[in-house]
Amino acid sequence: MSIKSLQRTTLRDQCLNGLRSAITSGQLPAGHHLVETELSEAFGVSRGTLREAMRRLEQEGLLVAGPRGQLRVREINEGEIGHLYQVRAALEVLAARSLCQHADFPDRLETLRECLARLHAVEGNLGEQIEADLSFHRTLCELSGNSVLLSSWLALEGPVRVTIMHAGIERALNNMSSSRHDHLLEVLSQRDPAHIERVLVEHMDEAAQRLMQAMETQSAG
Amino acid sequence: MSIKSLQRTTLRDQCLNGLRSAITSGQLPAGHHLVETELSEAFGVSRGTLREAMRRLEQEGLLVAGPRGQLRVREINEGEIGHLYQVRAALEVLAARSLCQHADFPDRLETLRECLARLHAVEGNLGEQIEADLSFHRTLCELSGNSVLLSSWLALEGPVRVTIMHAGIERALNNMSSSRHDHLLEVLSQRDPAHIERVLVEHMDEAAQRLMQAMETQSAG
DNA sequence: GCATTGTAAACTGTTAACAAATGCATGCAG
DNA sequence: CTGCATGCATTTGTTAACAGTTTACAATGC
Repeated sequence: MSIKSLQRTTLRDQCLNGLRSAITSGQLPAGHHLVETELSEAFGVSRGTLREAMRRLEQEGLLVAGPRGQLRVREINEGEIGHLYQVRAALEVLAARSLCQHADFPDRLETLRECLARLHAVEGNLGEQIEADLSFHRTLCELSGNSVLLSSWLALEGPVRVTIMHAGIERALNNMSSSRHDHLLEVLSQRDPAHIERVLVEHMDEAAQRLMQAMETQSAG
Repeated sequence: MSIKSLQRTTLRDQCLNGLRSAITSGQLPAGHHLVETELSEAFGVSRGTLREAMRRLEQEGLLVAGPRGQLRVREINEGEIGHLYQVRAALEVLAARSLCQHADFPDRLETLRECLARLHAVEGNLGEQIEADLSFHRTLCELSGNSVLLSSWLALEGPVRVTIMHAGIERALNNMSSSRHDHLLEVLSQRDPAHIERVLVEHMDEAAQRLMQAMETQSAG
């Protein structure tokens, strides 16, 4: 019999995860004012516990503080989308570069191939496709072996998810086609840093462009 | 008579700043266990207020949580120093690239020149030199106009400061000579992205190497 | 009507107290 | 002396309550 080390989960962390998924799933729309008393009651915890969770989300960039400390769900404007994806590109290029330098490059590439397979498998399922896409890119950062790089990327994941929700899932999905990622992995497997950089930057630029266009047509309609 | 809108400062933010400077100044050594009751008493605030500040420092990467939620000042090992400076390099390269694309490039360069002048002015003063060095690089990110880039860089600033303190101020100062930054700015002024990238990456690699050596000799001695 | 002043409701900032868990020390039995 | 159990001290998790501020709205006076 296998004894799983059972994890003690604090209420604070449960609030954190609950709130995060509520925000990144669009359940709490951008700009929405989070009232502590409402939320603490909804989660069934005290305000103090909830506030600690909110402080973290604030720093994660999912919440922004108003004049009197009121926290609202962050709104992402077009300019920030561009910035966001430029930084993502820079980080993932570094990840890819680092990956190339590892002795067991082929093994690590194999892990990425599995992520890609999953992306293929869930094609069409809205929610799953987002997860698989982000998972692919997150795995790239993990495989780099650079822990600082990974945590920097993770700090971007929240805002990225908010952007996707804000721009509309259907539109965002265009960025997550498995074919685009097939290309990415193919280039990656050539282990040519300069080439990878070019393609990755292009990949991110395209993604940002589409998301920005989605938001334009949204506000226009 | 002029009435200035007076700024309200919360105890939480004061704790945050106080704790952060205590850590980054080395007053609280790496690995030190922070006891909530001690600190709250020292600051003269309640535990709840202090805890909110600590949650932010935790996410800033200045504190790490132990098994039972005990928070300790983060210890940075050699490997992480390398990772840290690789990510810094990637971000600052992006900043420099963005800078080059701005129409008012010369104006922004001038701001950087002022930062450099300050670095020259405080040469020899330990504490001031660290501030001036970080200020130079931070300004580079600000001038990029990319807010996401800036906040990613700021998330790295804490750990960088801890590293500097951990490696020893005197050793770290070798990285902050004004001459090295003279060179950086000179290359920057040529507005050649590829060249800048090469020099910036080299700049960061050297810095990381020295800090890592400093830690080696430290642990050996 | 319009401006000003009370007034109440809604929230956040902050605190103090209670509960649970962990680690340590004391003391006892073998 | 070893091993173990018990109780105590320490520390974090969590809660409820209090205090101060802002906002909206009604009341008052001109």
